[in-house]
Amino acid sequence: MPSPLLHGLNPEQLAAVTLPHESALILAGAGSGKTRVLTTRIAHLIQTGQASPHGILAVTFTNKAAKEMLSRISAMLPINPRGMWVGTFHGLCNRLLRTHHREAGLPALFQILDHQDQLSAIKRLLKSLNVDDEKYPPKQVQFFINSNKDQGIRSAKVEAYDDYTRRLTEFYAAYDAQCQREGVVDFAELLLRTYELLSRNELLREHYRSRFKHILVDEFQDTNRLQYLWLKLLAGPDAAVFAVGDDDQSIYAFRGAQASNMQEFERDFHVSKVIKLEQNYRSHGNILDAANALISQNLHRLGKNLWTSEGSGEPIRVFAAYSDHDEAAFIVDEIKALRSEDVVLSGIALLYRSNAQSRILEHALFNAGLPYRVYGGLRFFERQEVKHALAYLRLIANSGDDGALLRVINFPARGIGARTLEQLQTLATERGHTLWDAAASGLLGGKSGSSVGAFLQLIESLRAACAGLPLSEQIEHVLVHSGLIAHYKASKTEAERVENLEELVNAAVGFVQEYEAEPLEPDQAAQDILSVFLTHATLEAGEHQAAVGSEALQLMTVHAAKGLEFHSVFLSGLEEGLFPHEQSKNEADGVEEERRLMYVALTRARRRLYLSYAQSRMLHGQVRYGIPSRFLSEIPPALLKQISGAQTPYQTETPRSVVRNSSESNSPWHIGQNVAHAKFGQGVIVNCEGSGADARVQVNFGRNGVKWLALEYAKLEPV
DNA sequence: ACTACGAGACTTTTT
DNA sequence: GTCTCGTAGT
Repeated sequence: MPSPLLHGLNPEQLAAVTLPHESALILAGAGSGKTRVLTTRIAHLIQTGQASPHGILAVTFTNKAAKEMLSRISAMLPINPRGMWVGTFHGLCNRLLRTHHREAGLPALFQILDHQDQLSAIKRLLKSLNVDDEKYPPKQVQFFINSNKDQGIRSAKVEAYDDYTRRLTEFYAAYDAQCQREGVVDFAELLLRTYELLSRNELLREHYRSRFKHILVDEFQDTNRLQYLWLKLLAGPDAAVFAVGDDDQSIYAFRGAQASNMQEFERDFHVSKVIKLEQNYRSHGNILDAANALISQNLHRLGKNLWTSEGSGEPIRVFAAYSDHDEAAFIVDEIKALRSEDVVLSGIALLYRSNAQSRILEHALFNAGLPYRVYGGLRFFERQEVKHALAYLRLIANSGDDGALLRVINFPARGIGARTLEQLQTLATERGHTLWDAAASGLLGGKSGSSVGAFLQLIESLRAACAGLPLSEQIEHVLVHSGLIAHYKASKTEAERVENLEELVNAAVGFVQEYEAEPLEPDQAAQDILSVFLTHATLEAGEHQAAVGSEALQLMTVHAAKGLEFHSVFLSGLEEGLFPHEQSKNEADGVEEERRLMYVALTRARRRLYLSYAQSRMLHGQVRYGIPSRFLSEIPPALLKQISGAQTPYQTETPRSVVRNSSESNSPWHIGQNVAHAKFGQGVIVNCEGSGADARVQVNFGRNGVKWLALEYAKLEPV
């Protein structure tokens, strides 16, 4: 009796969903219904009584994917999915470590370092060791530490055959000691700690092994060595691991992902058959043929060919531009044409290899008055003002957090200078104390001693005042009494930061609502809300990926586009050196990874695909002349349609004409004038002050708020 | 303690 | 071209 759950699945999907209790590898091509298979499998296991929600563990890489999975499952089944563990590797490890912090050797309120925090911790460490950071750049030390952790290698196990590596290994050991002293863990540490906890502690390991008989892994090709070991450890002998991935879409090798884990998985988990999902429900035939042809150039593939039951559709359009400006102008024109064919703007994506390429596109779109959204850049919880606020909160939660202390001990300025900090550092290092303890020891005499003392008192009083308050009021209190808000309010140029701090309070309100709406498992319930919020801020700093909704063009890197689809895709900058990127050519398998990236880009398009390149391009402040990307020649010419040549420059609306417009009349700026700004969009001038180089205008940007802008810098355009 | 200027970098990025 | 970082100068 087929269940309605299984309705509409193709034979391969059905086979995957209904596989018996054994480990399986699902090779899921782009657009082949991967998420559907994964979620239907879970629902099916529960519905048929093969598993209870309690026995299911589903692992993803992003919070977005985890949320998506949960919401799809709850849509399929009338059960509360909360017994299931669905989350990211990091989120799940965090949960385990919070529950078993004692066994893991961590304080209850351990804090998590993001990438930035980690780097500043390393800089601080190197400074305290008097290391020449010319010889040992902090970023390189960070890379060394992380790549070892990602392979599950502790400093004691690093094989160092030369002095340089030996030195790096010393830093690795010292860094771990510093983190331990301060009660903080970095991202890789979350995983490594959990791994070590479970391998060391048989009782816990058996507990979780007997609980999770069904482990499902999304984007398996993106797992690194440690994540693979982690899965192997957690999966007991009678667990079934359902691994879904696509080796052709492995584009994160540069951060440790090993698609070879798929082959290893086949062996280690005795996978009897690999199921391939090759029917594509997204793109027309020509696009898939192009993608197949391209990716077939890669050696070492598991092998897979996408097909569709739809027609071949339109040819892929190729445009050879004279210059980068031309390329942008061409794209703008085509977008206008698409719009007149009723293609919605949000269904059009402009993809590029590197972020720097967005600027010229933005400029052209802006001048053409086309709304667009750029993905990437700083996320909310990464902004400096937000980080400052969080640092106060972290100090309240854990006074041993030296990184947090250093961030705010003199921000806003309270007369604690470099001199004082140096003394404090020395004192702490001598005694093996945290900075807080060193400061509290009273051994710092004189004026610096008293100003440091005042800071400690401030934190103590914040901590006391916050005890028992609702989270958002705690944050408000801290913002006011730390002087942060006042500091930013006093500044003319940083009004936006005040808004972000206010937004932080709102975020807390929203967070608490969600948190309280969701009934908790006992292992989580006891936690302090502040600590949970701080963890949330680090583990979910917000995604870079597109959110549907706003009626605007979507601009992003190819990496950020993974997993998404669009009616029309423009892929620009297809030049040797840009795509494939110059630096990839020196790396082992670098070009193959670039080709997979190209494959990902092609398979984002449903109906129409544009590929373009420019003969000349401004790069690093110089004009460069490039040749077309090799990837273009790897697509069968029969699938391509060349649009115009590059002999004559494409007609462009040069920015100069716009500038001239505004300077022709004597005072183009007046109250009531409609203007547009690159970041804030369209607005209207509501106030003016000053003249010449000091002239400022106040502009109401509607949803983006009211801002004061210096005319000299803001590059406003009249509308 | 804050600002200003110059040097140098500069793929991709989630947690 | 543009951003970040570090140092020197006020």
